Amino acid sequence: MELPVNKHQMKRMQSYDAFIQAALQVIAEKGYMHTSIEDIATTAGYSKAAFYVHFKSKDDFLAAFTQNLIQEFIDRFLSSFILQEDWTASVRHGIRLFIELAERDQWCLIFFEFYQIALRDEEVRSKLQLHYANWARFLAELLDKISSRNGLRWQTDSHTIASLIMALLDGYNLQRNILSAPVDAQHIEEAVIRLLRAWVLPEASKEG
Amino acid sequence: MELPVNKHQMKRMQSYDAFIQAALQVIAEKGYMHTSIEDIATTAGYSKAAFYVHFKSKDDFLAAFTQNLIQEFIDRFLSSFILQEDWTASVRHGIRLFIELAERDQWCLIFFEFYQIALRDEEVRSKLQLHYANWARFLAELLDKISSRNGLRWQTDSHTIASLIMALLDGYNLQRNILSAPVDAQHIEEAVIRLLRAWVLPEASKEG
Amino acid sequence: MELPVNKHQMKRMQSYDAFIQAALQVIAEKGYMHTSIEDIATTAGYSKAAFYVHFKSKDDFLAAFTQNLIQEFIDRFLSSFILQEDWTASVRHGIRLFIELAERDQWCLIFFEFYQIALRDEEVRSKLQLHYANWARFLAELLDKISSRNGLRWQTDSHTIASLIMALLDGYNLQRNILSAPVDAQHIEEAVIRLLRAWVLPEASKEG
Amino acid sequence: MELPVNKHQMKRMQSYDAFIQAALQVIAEKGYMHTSIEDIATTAGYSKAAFYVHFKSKDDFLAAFTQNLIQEFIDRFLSSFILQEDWTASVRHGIRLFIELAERDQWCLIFFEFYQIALRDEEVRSKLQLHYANWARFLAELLDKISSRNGLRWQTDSHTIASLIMALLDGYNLQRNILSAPVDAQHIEEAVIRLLRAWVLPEASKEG
DNA sequence: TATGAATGAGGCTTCATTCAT
DNA sequence: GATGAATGAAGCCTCATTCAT
Repeated sequence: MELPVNKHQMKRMQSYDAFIQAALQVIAEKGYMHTSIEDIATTAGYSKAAFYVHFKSKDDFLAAFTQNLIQEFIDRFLSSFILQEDWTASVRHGIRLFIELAERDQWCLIFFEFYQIALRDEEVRSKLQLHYANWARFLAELLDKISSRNGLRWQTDSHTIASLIMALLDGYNLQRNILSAPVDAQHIEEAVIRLLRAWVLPEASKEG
Repeated sequence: MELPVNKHQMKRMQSYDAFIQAALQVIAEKGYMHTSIEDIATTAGYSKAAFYVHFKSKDDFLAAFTQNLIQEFIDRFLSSFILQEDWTASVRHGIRLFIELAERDQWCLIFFEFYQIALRDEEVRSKLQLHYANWARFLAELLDKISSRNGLRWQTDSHTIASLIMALLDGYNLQRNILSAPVDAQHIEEAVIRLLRAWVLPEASKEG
Repeated sequence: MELPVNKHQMKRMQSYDAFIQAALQVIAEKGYMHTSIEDIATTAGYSKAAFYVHFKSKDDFLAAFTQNLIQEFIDRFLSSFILQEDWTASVRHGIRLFIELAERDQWCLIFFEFYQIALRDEEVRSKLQLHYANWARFLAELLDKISSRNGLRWQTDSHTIASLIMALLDGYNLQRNILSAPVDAQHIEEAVIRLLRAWVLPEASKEG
Repeated sequence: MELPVNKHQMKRMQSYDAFIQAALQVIAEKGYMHTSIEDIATTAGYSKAAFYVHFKSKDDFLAAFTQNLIQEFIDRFLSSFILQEDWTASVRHGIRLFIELAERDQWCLIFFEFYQIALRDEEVRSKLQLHYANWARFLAELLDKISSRNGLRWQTDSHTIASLIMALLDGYNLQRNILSAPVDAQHIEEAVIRLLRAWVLPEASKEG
């Protein structure tokens, strides 16, 4: 991901990106399981053989693709998320953003499929686990920030709370996208806020 | 599922079951994506051709297998679940049972993979959706039972609450099994109970 | 083809015939190439295994079927054909009958397919060759009868003439059934009669 | 059918032709029905997978092969056929050429098998029908040429006569190749010429 | 860098046939 | 005589991958 310095490198980056973008599109449409290298190459506008100029094998590609996927998801989230004055507003804003991103371009489906792949693929697994850990840490830090700003104290450690909230969000995405249950997103926001309140030590509770 | 009355029927049932059980084992191990009919047949101790005596095609098998999977999961749950006097005990018992079942024999992994498959396979999708709806209904009825027994009133309709609890459980299973996050199951029980308390109308609250 | 003398033999004949008839129907519809034993058995109302009670193998069946086909074709022709006073009437009547039979129940198609099979199957070939020879002989005798009755003399030996007429008829059937050319049957009658006249020694010609 | 301009195109044409030629050989030997892609590929000296580089499926191949078969047959005929001064010589020459070509390399057998296939395969059928129509037209034009050159007039329209002659030739080929009847080719020539004479309007007859 | 040609391995499915009942 | 279960062999096709250009 260095900056290109000559024409060869420019070209290389162009086609590399074309493959990644094409894969994103095809995988969203047909699922990784049913996506062949031919599919990706054709969509990218290159030949199958060109694929192997960039990636040693399909597994190699998978790793690169996964990395890209994760990075882009985080980038998009962070570039849109703004901490609000009112902590409940922050929570609602964050949840909405998360769900919105997950749904755009079928990313959610792709992620769930990659969770699946992670089961059998060490490299994908470690990448996703890191990704997940990053989110958990980000959320835990957010909770700490909230608590210190609002003079709250969590009854349970913030990392555990973060994990549970992520579970709820993941489960919700699963329902929405795979099981197509029509529970409104607003209920999720409500539930998270109630959960957070329920974890606040009673005596310290003086909401911001 | 009639009882067999002659040797032919005996044999047929035996081999059918052998295929289903073999599939369960192989799919848990390698994932459906990487499971060939050869794998299943060999594991079952039969020839590939024998597979086609029972199933018209791999898709046909998938449908039968999914149905079986769902049915067995429910059967096992219901045959072990006992409503407790104390509603929190009921909730804890149910959650523990659910998680335990999901983990035994890698069922959880299989289910998540089938959610994935459901995305592209109409038949599997409809079966899983029905399965999900059944669980949601079961849970909602349980909540109603709890509320009437304990003189509680839910602030939100019980079906929505049921859906959110299931989201939490699904998300938790995802973490545990796919992302291998080590949050303890007990935190989930805690969270669910707190959530339920948070949804009880304050004035009616006189816990059983 | 003996008369049955006991129940076993009765049953045997019944199912045997059922297989032959079923085969006739299925083969006419899908072609021998695409007809499986399963197809025949199912259409006959028996199991695949029952097929092997009557026929040692598919090849064995093929021989029996071919024999039956030929026999029935001849039987039908001979039971309908009536020698006319006027020899041209005889010829026209015979040709019409032949074409009609060939078309009924797609027999023509079946015959052409069996010519094909004969290429690679010794047994079928010898049966069809015998069948063909019989027709040629029958026709030659007919020509002889005509010539003696009408005081004609064929310029070429009657067997050769018979062969050429059969070639014309076969070729015509090919066109009609496989190439679906719409030449009217009446032209064939015309052509045959003209051919015959052309072969009559001029001096002897005094038509009946 | 452009001339190849680079090595890739050279190679492609080479292998394509190898497949077609191999198919011609194998099909002549074993019949299309019993010819597998493996057979063709092995005979051509390539792998099965290479077959699919050129043909999307066996059906697709069938269409290409049929087209090639027809084209080559016509090309060979036209490149050898020379219109003679004497019309009977033309007829004899044409018939001999036709029979000779049909027999070389077992083409006749292949054609008859493809007539068979045409019954169940729309694409092959339409190609063969076109082929047949072309022959009929060619023959009819030839007849017209003959009549105008020799001041004859056909009693029946030339297209019908052409069809009947083709029927005779087809039927003759059938006999020769499939039923192995030993009638001499010369009888066919004789018969065709007599038929043609029989169709000439008496008054106009002043043979060339 | 990019490509067309080629392939080995493997997957799904069909089918003629056997055998115990 | 008739059947359901089971199979080995074979067929069609896909796909990740390599290689010469």
